[in-house]
Amino acid sequence: MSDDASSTPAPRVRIAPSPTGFFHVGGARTALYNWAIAKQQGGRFVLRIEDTDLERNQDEATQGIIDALAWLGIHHEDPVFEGPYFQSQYAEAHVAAAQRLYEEGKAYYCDLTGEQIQERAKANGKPGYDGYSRDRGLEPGPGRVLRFRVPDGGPTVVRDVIRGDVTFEHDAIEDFVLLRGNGAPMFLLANVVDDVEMRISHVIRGDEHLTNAAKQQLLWDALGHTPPVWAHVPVLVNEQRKKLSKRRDKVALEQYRDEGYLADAMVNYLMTLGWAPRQAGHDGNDEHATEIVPWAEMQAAFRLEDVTHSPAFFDLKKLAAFNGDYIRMLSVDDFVAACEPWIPDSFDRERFVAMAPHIQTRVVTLAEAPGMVDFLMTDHVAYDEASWQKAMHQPWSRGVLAETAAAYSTAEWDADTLKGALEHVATAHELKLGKAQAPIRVAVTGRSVGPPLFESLEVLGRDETIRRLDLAIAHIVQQDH
RNA sequence: GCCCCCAUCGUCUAGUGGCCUAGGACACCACCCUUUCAAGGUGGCGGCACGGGUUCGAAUCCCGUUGGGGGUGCCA
Repeated sequence: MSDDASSTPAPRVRIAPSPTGFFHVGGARTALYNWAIAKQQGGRFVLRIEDTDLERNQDEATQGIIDALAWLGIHHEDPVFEGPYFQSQYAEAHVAAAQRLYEEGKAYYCDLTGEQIQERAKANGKPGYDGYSRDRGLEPGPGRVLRFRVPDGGPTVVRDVIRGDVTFEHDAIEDFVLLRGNGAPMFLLANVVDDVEMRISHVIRGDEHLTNAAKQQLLWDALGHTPPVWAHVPVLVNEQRKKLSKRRDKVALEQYRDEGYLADAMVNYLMTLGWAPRQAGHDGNDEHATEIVPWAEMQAAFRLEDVTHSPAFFDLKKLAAFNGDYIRMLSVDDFVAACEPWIPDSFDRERFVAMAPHIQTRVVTLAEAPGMVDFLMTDHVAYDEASWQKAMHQPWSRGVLAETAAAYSTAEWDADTLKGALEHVATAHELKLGKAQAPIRVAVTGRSVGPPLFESLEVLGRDETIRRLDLAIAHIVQQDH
């Protein structure tokens, strides 16, 4: 880690979430991009909580952010991790910077109210603030905001690693507010001052900040510092192609975690949403090469230059597919361990473990796992009406049930034998196993679909299996009257 | 309205002037396997928004159109 002159200095990146009480999946993706850069280049990843709104549950919200990051593999204890810092604690520095800009004539006070600004805008036929107080020489005072004096003429060019050079004419940038009427610093100012203070070298964030970048770069310049490397990643959108919103869309990372999505799957999905590892060959035969990729590989291969330019649809179906893949990649032991939080206390552990390999290939999220084998954990079978109708109203249903029950009363109790016995019964009725197993399955599990039947029976045991078979027969008899 | 960004199968993407008869993945469909459902295997459907250039040659470069998106706060 020698920083000789020839090597580029290690990057200092940051994420700056506000303590809203949940972690946005879009924020998770940019966090991951930032983390990959910091890790691969021996840099630092700074967490700064932008808490200027002074929420009350701040500690809780901060812990939530740290937990969410940890879930993604961005660990607080990692030496690359720095923080959390709290923006609110730097208010003095923000105000001091504003003061300096004011004294240097780079900012000025304005006493116009929102309504007045609107009126003037209407009269001008131009929306936005018109710079009315630029040369009025107003002193600071209650209700007066401090505005940044955008330099006259010329453009500001934001050099963005992902987008290229983006040019903003100064005429199109209004004199934005630095300090509110009550003296409190605004986001644009606080954000820049903190970045300067924390020696941030790369600002990697959502595309919705691209316009802010021009204003912020102006601020970096005015404050006498070299602007950071900018990288604006495209936003995540919903099926309507609108930016993912808290109101309409499922955006809370915690929610996915609680529903049983694997962190590895989520990380993989998020990373490759808008980015793909460079393709090695040209034949494209390397299936999965740009899809399911282990973190270590992504971390090493990630390059901001390769991030896509267009918004990406956050596709739950594809996330689910990734999750299924990752679940199947788990060892059975790991799968069981991962299911732990969703397994009710009432469950028989051994039975769950015995069924685990069968559950593993059938489940998309961990949360679904218990429901798959709940019929093994109770002595009450809840019949699904549609399943019952279909399976039990065949002319042969009752006979198959009765003969199977009879055979099972003496059979060797293992899946293979159980299967053989039912096959025997099926043959006698000129039925395929697929047909004949239906009434047995419904009698025992209550449903027409589920994990492999004979393996389930093996776990359930002879007595309970026969009891359920007899119970079903009794039901049929009852319905016939 | 103004400013800015973007544009390859339905979706996520590969592709950086000839390896493209445009590759993969998800989804969908079919078949195989099969004790249901999955998983797995095989195959199929399906795309360079449009119009002009540049070039011997454009998905790739340029311009325009159209269409999406983001931003336009004393929010962050």
